[in-house]
Amino acid sequence: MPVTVATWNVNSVRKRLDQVRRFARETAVDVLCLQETKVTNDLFPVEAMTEAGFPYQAIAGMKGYNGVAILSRRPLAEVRVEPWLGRDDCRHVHARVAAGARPLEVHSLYVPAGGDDPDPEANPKFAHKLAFLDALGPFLAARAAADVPTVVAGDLNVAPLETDVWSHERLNRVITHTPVERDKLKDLMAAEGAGGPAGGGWTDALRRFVPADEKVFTWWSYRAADWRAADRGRRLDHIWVNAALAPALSFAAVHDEVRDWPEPSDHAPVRAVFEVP
DNA sequence: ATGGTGGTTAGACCA
Repeated sequence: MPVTVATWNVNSVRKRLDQVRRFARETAVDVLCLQETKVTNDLFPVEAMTEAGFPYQAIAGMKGYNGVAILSRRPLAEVRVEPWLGRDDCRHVHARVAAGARPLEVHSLYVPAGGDDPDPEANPKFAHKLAFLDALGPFLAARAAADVPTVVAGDLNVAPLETDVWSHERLNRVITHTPVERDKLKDLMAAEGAGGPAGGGWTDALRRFVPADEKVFTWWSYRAADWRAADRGRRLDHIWVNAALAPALSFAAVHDEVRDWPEPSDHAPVRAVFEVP
């Protein structure tokens, strides 16, 4: 049975209702992980998303900033919000999705952007980002090795490979592509705990279908007259799959056509398909 | 070297 999971930083779910509806209609996605919903739970557009085909919703939002959600056509269970670093700032929700013989664990994650100055001594936002990535380490390593088939999806705000940015040279000191962040993200992917590699680490779903020497992006700044012509993008949004689920991964792609829709988010959705038993 | 745009929300803050 195919199960489709997508991740999308919508930059305000209320401003993107039409786009979410259209994406749901055109891709028949089963589980949609959102980031930057920018709305408190009591004001979340529950009805609109139900009508879009997602009656099951796990939401964790706050006023004005951040906010994550998991929208699903299938029932959700064991919904949890992770208050990383004690901040409770609505960056991580996860749930179990009913799918085939056994449930799929799905995470919607929004890593701090980190501000502009790549010196963590001078820039507390970047220090927070690095601490956040460190804090995720043991949590993600445990899930990499778990028997539960698991997907980690979200805006990780890091472009780890040289081909994940439009210019590796020019972005070397630009936050999202600095060496320290790239190293931390690669460490998270390797999922090496104290006892060695945990379950072989995470599979980068998109890179199973796009060769590592080929550029691929999921975000393009609003500050470009013609984003596609300039194509100064970065791959900030990721879908990671643990070893228990990796054999079921059958497809992944970036829906960059969505960036061309009217009043778009600056991020495009990433979608992955699994053939679950 | 600088500013360019967008969302939230009412003057900045964040991306």
